[in-house]
Amino acid sequence: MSKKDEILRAAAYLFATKGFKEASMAEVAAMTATAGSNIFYHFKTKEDIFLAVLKTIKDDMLTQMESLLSDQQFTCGMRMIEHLVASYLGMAESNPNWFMLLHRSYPHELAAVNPSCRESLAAIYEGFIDLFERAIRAGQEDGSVTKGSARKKAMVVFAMVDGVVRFDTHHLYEAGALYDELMNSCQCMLKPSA
Amino acid sequence: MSKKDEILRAAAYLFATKGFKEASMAEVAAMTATAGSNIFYHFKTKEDIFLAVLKTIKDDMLTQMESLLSDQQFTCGMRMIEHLVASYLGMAESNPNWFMLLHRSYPHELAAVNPSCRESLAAIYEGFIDLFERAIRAGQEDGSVTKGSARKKAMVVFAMVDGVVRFDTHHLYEAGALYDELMNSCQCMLKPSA
DNA sequence: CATAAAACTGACTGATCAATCAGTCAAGGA
DNA sequence: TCCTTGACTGATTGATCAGTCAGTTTTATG
Repeated sequence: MSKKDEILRAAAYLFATKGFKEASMAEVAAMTATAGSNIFYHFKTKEDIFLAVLKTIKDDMLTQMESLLSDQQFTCGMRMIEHLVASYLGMAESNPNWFMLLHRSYPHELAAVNPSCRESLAAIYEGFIDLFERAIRAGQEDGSVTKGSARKKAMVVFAMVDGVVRFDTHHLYEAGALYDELMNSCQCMLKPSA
Repeated sequence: MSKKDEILRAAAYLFATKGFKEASMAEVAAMTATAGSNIFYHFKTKEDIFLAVLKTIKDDMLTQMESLLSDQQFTCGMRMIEHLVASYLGMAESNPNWFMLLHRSYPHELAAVNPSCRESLAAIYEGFIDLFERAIRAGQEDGSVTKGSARKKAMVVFAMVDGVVRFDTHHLYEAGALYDELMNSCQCMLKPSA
């Protein structure tokens, strides 16, 4: 792995666990066993590093998202949705730093003034919501999901699932303990009303 | 209003809109038309100000929460839940700074090492979740809500509602536009399955 | 009015940290 | 061997900012 990638990895970890302002370049330098000044040979500014980190997270997430619905067959749309919810929780468990970073305010505030940041963030959120929306539409066609705006339903489901993940991020409650309840709620709110 | 309260108000605004590290005491001083040093006559450290801010928010929130279920009669538990969801959205709309502050990572990270912060945060979250839990229990008794762990159901509902509020905070989507869908999802996931 | 306490101020300090820069070092090609 | 180029470094700078302190002003009280 190149030094540049090492720096990115270290910065990703520190930005996620400590926050943008709280993480110092000196720490990144220490973690990568390099001089602080070398970081600015590879990157122009601290913010540039953050943008690069966010972009790699976005790329990695999109790659994982792609395989979520394409890898297998589903008996109906509802099964797709269950799979997505489980996958989201799984992704959050195996990549906690991604979600710690996304659950911080900094990226959202930077997005308001920085197009590159805005694009990465939007791609991630739209990616997930699109997945849920696709699954809901499929379910509406095969009759396993109730009618209504698929987009809005997708957003509410996403809000719920991400809300539970956030309980984990903020150490309020273990997400796994809510798994069954979450999945059940998801089914109830989407299934046709008998 | 005393200078001390003015400082608290200004700090509350800045901590909410900019974040703890990003808000400087010089700004607080400017907003309250006082010298920077005077702030440290009223408070020992910046962190103390944050704790005081969080405590007043907690107190104000708990006061509002108390009146939520006691002010009126409900025909059934499900109506209570609907009322709580609507009230939560209303509270977020009329006090956006409260939720901006709570949706930041800083308070949760400080809570890990500071008992006062931990108490305030826990009181707020437990307060809300207790309200939902009470409503769900009431609904389970009168038959308007399905059986199962009231606590877990309350947490999932809270995660969903707060997740939607967060869309607002982070400028991802207007919460009001999801109101109907949110309320409907809430009803579907809690009502007995026919 | 006198006086003490409370409120407030301006100048300063020490620490932190992103960013710069002039220069060193190592690898590879001619 | 020399030279070029990219990777890397140490020393430094300038800005920011929480917090201090010695001293002044305001307010309340007897």
